[in-house]
Amino acid sequence: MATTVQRHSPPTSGQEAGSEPCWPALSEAPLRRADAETLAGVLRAIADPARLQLISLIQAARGGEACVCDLVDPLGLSQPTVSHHLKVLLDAGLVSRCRRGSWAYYRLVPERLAALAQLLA
Amino acid sequence: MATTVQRHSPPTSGQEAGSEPCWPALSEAPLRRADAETLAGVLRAIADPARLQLISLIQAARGGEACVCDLVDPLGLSQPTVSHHLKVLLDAGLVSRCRRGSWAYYRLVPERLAALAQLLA
DNA sequence: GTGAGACATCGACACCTGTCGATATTCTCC
DNA sequence: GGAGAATATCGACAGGTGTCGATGTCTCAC
Repeated sequence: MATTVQRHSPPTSGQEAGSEPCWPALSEAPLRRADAETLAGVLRAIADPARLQLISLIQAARGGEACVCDLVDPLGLSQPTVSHHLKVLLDAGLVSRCRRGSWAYYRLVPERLAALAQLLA
Repeated sequence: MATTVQRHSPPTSGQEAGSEPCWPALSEAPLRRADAETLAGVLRAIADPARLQLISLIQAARGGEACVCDLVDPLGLSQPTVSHHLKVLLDAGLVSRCRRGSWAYYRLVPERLAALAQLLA
């Protein structure tokens, strides 16, 4: 397959989705199906034991960030599986990634978690 | 099959699980696997578009309660499916059920939702 | 450039979950 | 007690998801 060159993009600043701090409030009466799907998508991202542990581990890490190799052992899962879970959290906008050299450092996006919390309150 | 008599219990007051208002905080460092599983179980209950809509509909209903027949049409799902989703919410302790006559009225358990919200904050 | 290490992606598999129609259960009312 | 209505349960099916080993893609050090 013709491998396109695909130059590495500059260290991503993370949160592309930072412009939408909150979702339609759960208390605002008849939640539309489309909104419910969006919300459920984000909630499903944290509704997994491994990913909850990842969030906990990242938050507890010094500097508030952790690389994959720091997370594999505490989770007791294989490296590909941990990468997979981190990607799910990344796609949901709950964590941000920052490559430094060979390492990929992940940190939480607190606004995103706060928005989720506010939604349930 | 020998149908045991199974007399109907008095109208359940709901929240058997009311004695445990909150879970291990997500911010309290290394979340144990067992705790993560418990948490994920509750989160998975609300990480579904149909169930989010159910919560929204019940909250918006007059009196803060709704019976199944009020929920089937707005959701656009079959009655068995709606019953299934309500059971999931019930098992997670997020709603309570109260039978009056042939009708089953569901209402939210706000403390449970608040505890979830606090956990993410 | 070459080798080694960190991470991402792929393909495959088992298991879970949402959905439905059919049916059972439980109540009310005559 | 028998008919009818509201709800719960059952069995089956399709689609989604977590997990792994194997492999690809970068980056750094020499």
